[in-house]
Amino acid sequence: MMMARKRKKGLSDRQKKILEVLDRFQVDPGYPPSIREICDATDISSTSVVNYYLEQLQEMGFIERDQHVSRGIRLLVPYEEAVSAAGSALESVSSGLKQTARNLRQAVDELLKIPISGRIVASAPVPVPQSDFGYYDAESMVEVARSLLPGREKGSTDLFALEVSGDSMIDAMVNDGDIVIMKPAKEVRNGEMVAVWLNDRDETTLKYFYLENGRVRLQPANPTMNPIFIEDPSVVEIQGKVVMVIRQVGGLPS
Amino acid sequence: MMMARKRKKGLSDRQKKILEVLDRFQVDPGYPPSIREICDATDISSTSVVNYYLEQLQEMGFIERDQHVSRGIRLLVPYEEAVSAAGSALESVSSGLKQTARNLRQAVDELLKIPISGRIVASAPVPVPQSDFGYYDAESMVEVARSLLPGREKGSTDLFALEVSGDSMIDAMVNDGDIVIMKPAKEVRNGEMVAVWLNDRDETTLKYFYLENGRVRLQPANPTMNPIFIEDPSVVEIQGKVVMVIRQVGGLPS
DNA sequence: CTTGACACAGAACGCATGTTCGTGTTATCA
DNA sequence: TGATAACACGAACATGCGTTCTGTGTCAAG
Repeated sequence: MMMARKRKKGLSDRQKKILEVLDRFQVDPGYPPSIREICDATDISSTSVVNYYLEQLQEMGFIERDQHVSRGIRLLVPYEEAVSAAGSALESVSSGLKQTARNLRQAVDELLKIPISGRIVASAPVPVPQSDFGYYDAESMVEVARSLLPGREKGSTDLFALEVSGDSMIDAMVNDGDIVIMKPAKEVRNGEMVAVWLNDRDETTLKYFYLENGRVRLQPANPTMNPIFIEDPSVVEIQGKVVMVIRQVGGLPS
Repeated sequence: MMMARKRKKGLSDRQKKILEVLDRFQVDPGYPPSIREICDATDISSTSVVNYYLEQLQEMGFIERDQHVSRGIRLLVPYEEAVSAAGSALESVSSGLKQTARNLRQAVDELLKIPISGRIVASAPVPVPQSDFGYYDAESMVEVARSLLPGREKGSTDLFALEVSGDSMIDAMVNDGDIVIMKPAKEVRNGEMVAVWLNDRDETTLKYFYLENGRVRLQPANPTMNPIFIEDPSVVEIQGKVVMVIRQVGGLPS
């Protein structure tokens, strides 16, 4: 959002200093600085001030940040170029040659081929694949841009895809025919969406998982629906966690 | 100390995999992986095993580590060189430079960058973009594999993305935060999903569209919900058709 | 058969690290 | 002059993360 008022155009001294630190850390030690290392290097005494400036630099297009990740900062523009571009009061860096270069550099790595290991239905456990995907051919792969994956999963090599069969996942806001991208998991954090097999009901369901005081709460994605509470966590067999849902809208509804 | 016994010369499969992960992380996300991210990317379930291998790789001279620092790993030798130095045949190198170039060109073509032109809410018409996307920068693009698009849209150049804001699209099986990929359209075929602005209700909705005997039926994606019938088609302003929905499942539900 | 090296694994711990909150100061604008 | 935004800061919290410990299984050598 455009600020109503700014002290001056271009980059402030502290912004420039932070960009210079980001630039310098690429060379030595060869990885981005932490927030506290930026503090130290810029004589800023508070991590929240560094965070404040990093958010500005991200909004201006000079850096990218990955949230809740240590050292999750990418310098998008070389320092000298950023400082000189800022001299012309840029609000964001144009796509230009830099973006093209980045596109070419990252193109191969950006496109993941994820095997489709089967279908997910309510009446059977999830077909979690074996670890070796070598035998999958192109027709049983789904291609996903790496950038669409949540930050934590961008480096994953064991994702698999399932095609949804039937209307039983409606409470998860997942439609017949949707593709669910999953990661094998036997345990998850509270708040993550999981596929669970409820062995007392012979049923698979997709829900947000919470373990609260020894009891499991399975929260539907549809905010108008009520959670399931399960007193005995052993009936809940976690089969994987959901990282992404893809709906190709083309055909007629069934 | 020289090991008394080694299974075989050169690098083990896991060492090679770890080096490959270190190499790949330099490109995306642009900073070294954490120990746990190396775990995830190599199917090693224990951080101590990763630590065990990293210590070996450091001792062998392939990497440097800074202690008690997150992501404190520097790759000293490019992956290909490390692996060939270790005396192992490398599948990716053996594929040939020509094939690599061919893959690179194909990958660029396979990965579409679609501009995010705004948010879709119930209370306002859809922000359909102008035809020239040149001014969009990387932060307002979503990357989608061309193969995921419905057949008819694979050649489209005018797709745009919207981010869903609020719970008002639940009947379309679309969640707050989802990304909807759309194509500009003023007319659609029966059975296609559209974004329509109902100017008698000041409301945007996503539904399957049918024009039947001069009357519009708007069918929710959720099969348990009833359609809307509109006798006067002129109140239905088609703003675009939905070709894809993407849900990134990561954070806690709102 | 025993032994020791290697490979692997889970768990726990403590520190590293990012985010958020509340508060204060200063510059700008109407 | 008062209101407001920008700038600045300390503290606290929660999570990310590296290291260490303990244990188990496999296998080659003696």
